[in-house]
Amino acid sequence: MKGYKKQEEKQLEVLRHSTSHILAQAVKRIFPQAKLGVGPAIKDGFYYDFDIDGELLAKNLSRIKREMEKIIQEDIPFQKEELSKGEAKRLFEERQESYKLELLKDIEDDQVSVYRGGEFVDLCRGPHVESSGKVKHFALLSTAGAYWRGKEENPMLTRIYGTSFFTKEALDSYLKWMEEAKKRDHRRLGKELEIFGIYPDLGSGLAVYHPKGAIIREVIENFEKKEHMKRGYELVRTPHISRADLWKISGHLDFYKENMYVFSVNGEDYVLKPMNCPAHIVIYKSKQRSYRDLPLRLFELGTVYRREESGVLHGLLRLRGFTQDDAHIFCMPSQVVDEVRGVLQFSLFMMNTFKLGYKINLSTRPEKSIGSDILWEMSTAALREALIRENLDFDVAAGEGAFYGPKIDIQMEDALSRLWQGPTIQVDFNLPERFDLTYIASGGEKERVVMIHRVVLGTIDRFLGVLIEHLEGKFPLWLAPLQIKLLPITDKELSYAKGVYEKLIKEDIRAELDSRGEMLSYKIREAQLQKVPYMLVIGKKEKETDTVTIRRLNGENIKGVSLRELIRMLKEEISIRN
RNA sequence: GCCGGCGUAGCUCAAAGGAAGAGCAGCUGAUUCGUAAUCAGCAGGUUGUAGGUUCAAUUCCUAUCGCCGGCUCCA
Repeated sequence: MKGYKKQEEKQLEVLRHSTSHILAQAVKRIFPQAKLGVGPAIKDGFYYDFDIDGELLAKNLSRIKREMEKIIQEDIPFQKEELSKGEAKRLFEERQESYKLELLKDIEDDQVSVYRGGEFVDLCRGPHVESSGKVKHFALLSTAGAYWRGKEENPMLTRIYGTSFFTKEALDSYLKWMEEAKKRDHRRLGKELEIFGIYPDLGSGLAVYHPKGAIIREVIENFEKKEHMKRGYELVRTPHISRADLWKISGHLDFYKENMYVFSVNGEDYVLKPMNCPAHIVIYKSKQRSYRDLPLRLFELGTVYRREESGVLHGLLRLRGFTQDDAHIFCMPSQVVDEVRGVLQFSLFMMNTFKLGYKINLSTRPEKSIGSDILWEMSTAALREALIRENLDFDVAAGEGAFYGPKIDIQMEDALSRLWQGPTIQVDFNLPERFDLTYIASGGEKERVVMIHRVVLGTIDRFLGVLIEHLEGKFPLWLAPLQIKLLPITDKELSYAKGVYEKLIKEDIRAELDSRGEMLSYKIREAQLQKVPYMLVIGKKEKETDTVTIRRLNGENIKGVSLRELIRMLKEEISIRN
């Protein structure tokens, strides 16, 4: 079954790659001056990069699409040709495809392949579908600027994104899915549901939480604090600014400066913290530590600020100021495996609590890194062992570790199928060195402590953004900012409804009474749009029988519920966090 | 930061070189109506900001700020 699926994915990739060639052919027909970049198949489609005025391409997308349809009509076969590198070089020189020549330079084989389709030739490993006529159901989606080979110092090309499927149904359902994803956009829902806002007057990349959002955060943060304390973490608090000297020792002023807000007061330099570790280290260093104190787990909901490039900001998912659920575990080398296992269990507990999927990566030593081989090997082995002992599937991301140590990344998948950094666990032998962090071992000698950096939700802000998209704004009862809305049908039930409301409030249920003189259906519509998990319909019948009618978001009704039963139900649902 | 697009009322959007418009939200009043929009009235804008072209600019030009799509998937 798995093999079959892979096979189908491969075929789709071939189709999409072929579609990208047809796109390139169409663009060359219309704009012969355009130079070809690259045009691979990607996760949900394909793209092709062109060196041409971006405006020109963007304005002619429908014309390009029509030309593509023509090429498909012509049913031009894709013909593979094997050439020597020299021959290929001559071919692309003749065609003045300078980018292709650059690619050619980097190919080590002497033999390369090109695909020809009528007048169009492209350097390509293939494979392709037999002919352009096999491509039927495609769409051009957007244009974008993209640096040649993704590097800022290179010229910017214009990229056209598109997708292609074997059937019309598949294409339609993909386009529908894109629409659906747009509806879940946390920025849109955040505004509609009055959860958060990002306002130019305040600064870009800086979020404010409106009352509803502040409640959600409060619930998540309290939950997190309790879960940390259960697991032997100690809560700390550290200031937002600190002396620059601290960041000099940590190395951040050398390695991370362009992302930091640094300022000077009376000739003394200060840093707005981009991370919490140095401050936690100061706490560790405040007294002599014994092996008996270890592991020491310091936890803080630490708000940090990083100067991100303006173009990468994206709602709550990418901010300049955000709060991490950050902890640093100071331990002996022999404790690393167990500590990492503990963090893994904790992280997955969190993912399960919020019903999110995840993928685990073990990131190993990058090219640019510091520290001895032995330390790298030991810590990578420790992470690996922890993963294996926890019986977890993981991929190895070679060379993706931090410059000071290997890490485990757990990625959460959101509604748009984007993977976002969630929990991370990093072993660090650099900072203990730089700050000379030691403990007194059982034999009385000073030993170097090991530090583990870890976050379990990552950043609360981003996590909330992902959660909004994941849930489509329909928060489960325990998280819902407004848990229940009381809807009296007429004024005659108002005082009865008020009594119910007051009892709910007394039980710490987040309730609101809609006492306006509107029709029931209007009140229901509004509560639906606000995605309030429970509504109480209170009319003549309810008043007479001293009950309420519950209406759930999905339209389901439960009639004749006593107040006591209602409170029991709500409390039960809140406590199991369902 | 870079490429492209977009900035009109709180929100969603229309118009357009010659008096800026609608729906929803808001406010006032009426309605008391049992499961996703009751009716009427009122108010709401230096068209992001600053320059320029023009008899005339919200529309055209320049700059600036902000937002959106992308810039890792390397034949």
